[in-house]
Amino acid sequence: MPHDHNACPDCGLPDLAFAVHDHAHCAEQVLARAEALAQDAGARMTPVRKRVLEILLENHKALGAYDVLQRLAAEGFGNQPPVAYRALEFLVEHGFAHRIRRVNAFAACMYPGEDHAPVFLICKTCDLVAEAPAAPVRAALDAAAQAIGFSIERSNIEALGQCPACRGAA
Amino acid sequence: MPHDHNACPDCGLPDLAFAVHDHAHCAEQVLARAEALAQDAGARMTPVRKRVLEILLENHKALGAYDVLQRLAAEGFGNQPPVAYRALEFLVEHGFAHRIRRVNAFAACMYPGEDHAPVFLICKTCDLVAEAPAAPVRAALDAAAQAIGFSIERSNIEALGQCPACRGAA
DNA sequence: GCATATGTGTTATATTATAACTCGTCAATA
DNA sequence: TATTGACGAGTTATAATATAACACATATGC
Repeated sequence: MPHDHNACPDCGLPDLAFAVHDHAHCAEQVLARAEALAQDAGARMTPVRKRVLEILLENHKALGAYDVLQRLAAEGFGNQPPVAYRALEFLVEHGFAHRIRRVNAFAACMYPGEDHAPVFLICKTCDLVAEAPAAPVRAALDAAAQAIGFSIERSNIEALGQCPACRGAA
Repeated sequence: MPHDHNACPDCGLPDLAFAVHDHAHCAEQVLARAEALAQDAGARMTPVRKRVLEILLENHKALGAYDVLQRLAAEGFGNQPPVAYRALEFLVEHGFAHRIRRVNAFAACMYPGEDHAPVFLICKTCDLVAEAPAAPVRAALDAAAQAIGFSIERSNIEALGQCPACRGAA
């Protein structure tokens, strides 16, 4: 039985992105899982790719491709857009990162390998992004599609608003 | 009581975008409704704005800002990006059009004035976009957000796939 | 009629994303 | 071991999407 998607896989914290937690620890766990999964899949987690995932994992924010690129360039990797885009594309294809279309940005997947299709809650104040449990939402979406005979291949469900902390501060 | 969101407001056809229907008629109705609503709201449906809505209403596809711009320019309106973007922004703000982020494009709203937050089903084969009934999906999304204390301000729910007709053809 | 707000058009530029080619590395193989 | 072929990374160049800022006209409210 898969564990609760709304909790940290390791420490069990709820609403991972927005809750205070030992982030270094959480990032480390996710990175390790991603590397193991890549290995299993015969995909090569090269230095750039790993570094990009690490960058995304540094916090729970969504970063634009050019933000990532800037970091890479500063660290001696290539400094042209394709370098960042290709690594990000690899991560997304393998489920190690998500593309958040609302903000033209990318965020590390917190539950790699769990074959989920999450909804994203994006705090407009602090920019943090949470992957919320999506099963009921997906079910409703599938039902709506099925009702008119539409077959869904990929979908994105994204919400902009305020996280608990920022709402409290306001 | 509001009528069924999944049916043409006028002719009652289900799954408007994908169903065969008298589109000229459907477009005309929607345009008329939008103009009346703009009037009520004290918003000015100027020639460019009206024309852009007409262009979007010519079919049920999502059009990029530059596609719209090209049409406008050919008809003697301005030919610089802001002309299109501003008209589109106006239409979106007033609920006469929707922005479909997945494809960086805009589509006419088929149910203006009904205060809905629809789900978009985008056929990757024929490019048609349907606004599906969203209430259950929104409810599930709200529940997911509420569970972690996140307050949603705006959200987008978009799915890419195949419409009944294109699936039948394949 | 006058002042103001709003809308249109313009120039210029920012931001996001991809095409196409080159080179190096590594692994499988002859 | 030398060869080849796949893949990845780097580059140049350009495409596609979007906005800032200003000039001018026109509509609206007084």
